[in-house]
Amino acid sequence: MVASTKSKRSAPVADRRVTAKEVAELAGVSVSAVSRTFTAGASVSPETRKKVLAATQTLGYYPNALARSLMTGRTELIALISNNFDNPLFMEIFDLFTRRLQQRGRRPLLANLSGGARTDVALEMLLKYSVDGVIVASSTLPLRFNEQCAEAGMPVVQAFGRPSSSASGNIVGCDNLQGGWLAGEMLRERGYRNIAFLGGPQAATSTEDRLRGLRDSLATAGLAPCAVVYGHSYCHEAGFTLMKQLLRNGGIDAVFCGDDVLAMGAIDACREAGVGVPRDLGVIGFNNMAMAAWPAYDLTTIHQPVADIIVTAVELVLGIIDQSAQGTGARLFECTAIERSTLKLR
Amino acid sequence: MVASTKSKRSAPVADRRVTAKEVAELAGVSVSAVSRTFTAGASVSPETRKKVLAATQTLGYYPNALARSLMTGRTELIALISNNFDNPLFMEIFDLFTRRLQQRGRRPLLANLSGGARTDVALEMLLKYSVDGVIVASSTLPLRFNEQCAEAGMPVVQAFGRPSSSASGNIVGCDNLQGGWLAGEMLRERGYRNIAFLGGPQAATSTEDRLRGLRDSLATAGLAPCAVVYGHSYCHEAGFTLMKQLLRNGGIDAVFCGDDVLAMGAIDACREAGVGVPRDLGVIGFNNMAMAAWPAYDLTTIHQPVADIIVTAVELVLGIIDQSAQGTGARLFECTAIERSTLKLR
DNA sequence: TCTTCATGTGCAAGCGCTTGCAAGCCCTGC
DNA sequence: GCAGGGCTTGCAAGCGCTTGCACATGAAGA
Repeated sequence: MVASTKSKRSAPVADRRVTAKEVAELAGVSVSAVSRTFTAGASVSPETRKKVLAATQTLGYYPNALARSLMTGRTELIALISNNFDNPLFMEIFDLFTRRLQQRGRRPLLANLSGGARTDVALEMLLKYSVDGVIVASSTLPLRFNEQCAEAGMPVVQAFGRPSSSASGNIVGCDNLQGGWLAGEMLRERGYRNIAFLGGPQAATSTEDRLRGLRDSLATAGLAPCAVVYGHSYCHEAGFTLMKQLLRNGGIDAVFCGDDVLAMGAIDACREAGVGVPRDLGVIGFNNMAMAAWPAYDLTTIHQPVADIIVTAVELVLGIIDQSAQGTGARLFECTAIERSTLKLR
Repeated sequence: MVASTKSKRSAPVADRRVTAKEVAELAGVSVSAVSRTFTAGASVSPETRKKVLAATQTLGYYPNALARSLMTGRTELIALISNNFDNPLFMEIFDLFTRRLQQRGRRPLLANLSGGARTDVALEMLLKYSVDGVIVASSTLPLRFNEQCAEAGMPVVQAFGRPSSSASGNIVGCDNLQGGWLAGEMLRERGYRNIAFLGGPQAATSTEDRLRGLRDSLATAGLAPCAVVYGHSYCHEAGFTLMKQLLRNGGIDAVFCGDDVLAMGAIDACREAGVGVPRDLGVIGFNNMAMAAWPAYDLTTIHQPVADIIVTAVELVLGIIDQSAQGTGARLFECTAIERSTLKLR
């Protein structure tokens, strides 16, 4: 039995947590020694360490991360900011992000900026909690947010962003221009001539670049998109509605959708209208999310290397935090074509 | 210009953050006064508050949440634990959870327990960071985890769990028994007699209860499921594979899937096998996730009130934290039937 | 034997905030 | 005019940890 050191005030945190002081007493050393056993690279003799570890075991001690952070200025907290909680792709992103962070001994703090949540409130919370770094996973969030983080001294990297858009920005993403171009090439090769672009939000840099890539590709054959429409977000309903509109207007033989979910909406609209895919209309998506492979759609699409992007973004922000990596730079991954069954063969 | 108080050591945290002391000096009051202006219910005169707020403005001050937590024993951090990052339903769950938390001035800390991540590591991180409460969103996580949280003095509520399973547990979920029963009733009413159950992991209480509900319903007509199969997880691939197996064995006229994603996999397997839904086979799902309404599936399903569950879980854990709510109790929501097109009409 | 030096350890001063306590102030009631 | 009481306010003592510094120790070199 250990004599319990009663605090004057009533226990604030649940069930009176064990402190370094108590461990030190039991181990017969100073609190410094306890602290040093738990800080990598600190100078402790093997015997001391052993005694401390033993006391830690019997008492069930674990260091208080808050108190430590107060001294070190490091919280090991990395914020993930997004406003795209309705796209299934984000399931994959969250999974990869949280796992990688755990693997590197960091903790993910979430901020949901969808549906008109105020960015300044989110920013303040990041500041208050002294997160070590920020990852913004979105191509539709105002750049101002990134800048504000940077101004406040928080390392920030944007995943799924566009390189040139922010002067001070660290960007990791895929080459949307190349991806759009790839889609254009596939469509041209297969003999499609009247190609429509069905994009996400017009303001999203991803949408913009994918369209530009498509344009560049078509231009080499003296072509241009015969219709360009934008959705309010990357969602099924937008794809569905926009496709119906395109079908009403007529005159197209293929559509490049700026996102797989949009493409699925588009395919559903075709089915409803009795338009065969790819018999009457070719459809190609973007992202290659898990659902794209489901037989109900079996969608031909452009693969965006999400895993590479997330891992790189995490490593980059961690690198900036311990100064081993320089800030400011872009890292773009190539997109690849995934052939399935929504485009006719050559 | 404000005279900058240089610290002896080099700035630990990014860019020398403004402290309460500096604000106090500028405002001509004590640090206590500035602290009190930022703590609800503390005694400060309007004039003092005004002076402090003004100084706060010009200096760009925001309180350090870490330091505050160290004193108060509260972090305003709520952990969300899950191991189902591959089910689109969790998109909705994350969205609802993070928004509700933000709305209530709390911060979401994530722990991903999928793919064999160790629960004890996760537990220790929750402890280290002194989270105020924990929400476990899963019906496939070992109960031991909940117990350990509780033992460590962390309020924990399980969302999507089963009431009786843990003696000490706070559970919020849907009535899976009633949901399963409802599915059974619908199937019986429509004249289905040879009904298979296609579930998720056998160990998941949700799967177990939905099956039991089905059994109870069928039993009232002297029936029983003619086949019961389980998937390794709630994923499309499992539904697809299991359905193919069921079709091979033959002899069924309807299948109740323990999850919409499973149902979609099942439908895709039917399509591939040339089995018409609902012409040759009735399919009913569970959850009513957004995708279930997409025309490609247009899935008849049992609606689980996810929003109610999440909001209630959050409120419950917050209630327990400030002692206004009693621990130990279950709150179950009713499921409702959503009629679409994968079951024949009566 | 006496320095010299590397290594380990404890002391004590914080990190930036909260809060019990006591003192100060002003207002009211008699 | 004065006691009593309510509001504010500052002081100072922490919260649980890290870390610079000084000192003790023992090994090694002269």
